[in-house]
Amino acid sequence: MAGDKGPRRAPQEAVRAVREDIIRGVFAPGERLTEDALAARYGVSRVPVREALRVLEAEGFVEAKPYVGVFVKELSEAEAEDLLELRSVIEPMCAARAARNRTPEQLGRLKELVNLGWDAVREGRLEEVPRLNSRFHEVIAEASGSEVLGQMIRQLSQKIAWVYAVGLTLRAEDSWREHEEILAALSAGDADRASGLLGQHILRATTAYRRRLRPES
Amino acid sequence: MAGDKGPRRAPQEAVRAVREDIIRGVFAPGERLTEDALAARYGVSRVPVREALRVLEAEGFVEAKPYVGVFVKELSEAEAEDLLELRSVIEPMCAARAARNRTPEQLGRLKELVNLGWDAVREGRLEEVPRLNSRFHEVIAEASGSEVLGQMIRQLSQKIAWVYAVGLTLRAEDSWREHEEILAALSAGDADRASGLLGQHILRATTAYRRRLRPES
DNA sequence: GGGCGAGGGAGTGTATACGAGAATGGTGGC
DNA sequence: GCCACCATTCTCGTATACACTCCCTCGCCC
Repeated sequence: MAGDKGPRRAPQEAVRAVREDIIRGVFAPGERLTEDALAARYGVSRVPVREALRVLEAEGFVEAKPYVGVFVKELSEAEAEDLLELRSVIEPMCAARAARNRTPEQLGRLKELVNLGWDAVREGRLEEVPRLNSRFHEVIAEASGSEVLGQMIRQLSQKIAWVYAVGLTLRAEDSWREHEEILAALSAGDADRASGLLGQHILRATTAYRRRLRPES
Repeated sequence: MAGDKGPRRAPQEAVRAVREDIIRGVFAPGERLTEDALAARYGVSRVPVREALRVLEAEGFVEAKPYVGVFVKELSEAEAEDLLELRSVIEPMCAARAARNRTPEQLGRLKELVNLGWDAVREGRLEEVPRLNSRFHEVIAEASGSEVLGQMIRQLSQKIAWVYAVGLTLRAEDSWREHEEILAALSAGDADRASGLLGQHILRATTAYRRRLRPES
């Protein structure tokens, strides 16, 4: 339910590690990932690596060509738009439920993330922002109490973090101010307000993203 | 890019096979799936089976407990509702794009699916309906031209087929009549109409599903 | 000199083998 | 008769080894 605290297997770790590295840009889009290299990098055999790569393929981060290898996917601008639009309809739905179902522990984690986010922005550690951003939205998804919604948002959120990380992170200050307001609404249990704020939040993020891509418009 | 016609590996085949079997009810919710049994069933080693199970876990069809095994997930009524609600917002978005981007080849496949669906309904082969239903919506997702949307809808659609298949399939006649109308709108390239029809379609499906669960309401 | 085909190297795909952990049954004690 | 503890057994988790495919290069022929 919350964080799987159980004994994690190597593949699960590998999935997290490789995904993080893809999002952080360690592995560039289009780059080929060889199983041997990854196995050596994480100190395990090829078998767990293969399983991890299959999961990442299912999640849409890499593409596997039979007998050739796996390649980091290249996100087109259109796909980035789709991700943002998709999130813009799913997240408000999610926020409304989170306002009703969130636990105090989850509120605590959100508060911590908001603090971490502010610190990162203030101190100029912009490379950490996409990850924190992603986690903020993931916790909201978790707080909705719906496993299905949570899984969807989780994947979306990670990919969006990737999209943003490919470029630079701007709009960071405004974004975390908005996160703070959302947290307040969730804390108060105000479903309508939480849903509305999240809708605006996503809309602004989308607009900012578009402006970055096409500054002339 | 439509159907991967290339040389499929065993894991990919296994994913399809196991998922189909889960949806068809061959493997009941909560049932334990042992790797050996699946390996024997499909005539391969445990390695491809493991990879397939990891993918299915990522897709949310099974749950894996370390050193214990994988179990078919049990869909709660709330999760079924979430799936339907999720689809109700995503599909219309998808249909609007499909009306603009669909190719003649895709229209042909949709037409074929509508025919197959009608036949199945008329001849009482209701066990085939969820699968055809699922594929109809998957082709629409593909026709939208967005890989991201396609992947999302694909997963959603398969899970919804599962939800429906757990009980019986009713509303089949109306459903396929509506599919026919949607096809007409797509064929005409009318985005608004396609989007609206698909919204109604999902709404009715949701209502029917709820009525089946709580006949008294 | 250019095009074509065979051979070698690299890397994936799969099977087999062995070690680790958990569920289960039996046995002893209370 | 019931409960706790231990050994057995079943299954998963991982490593190692081998077969198959693809790609690139070198040599041959036109």
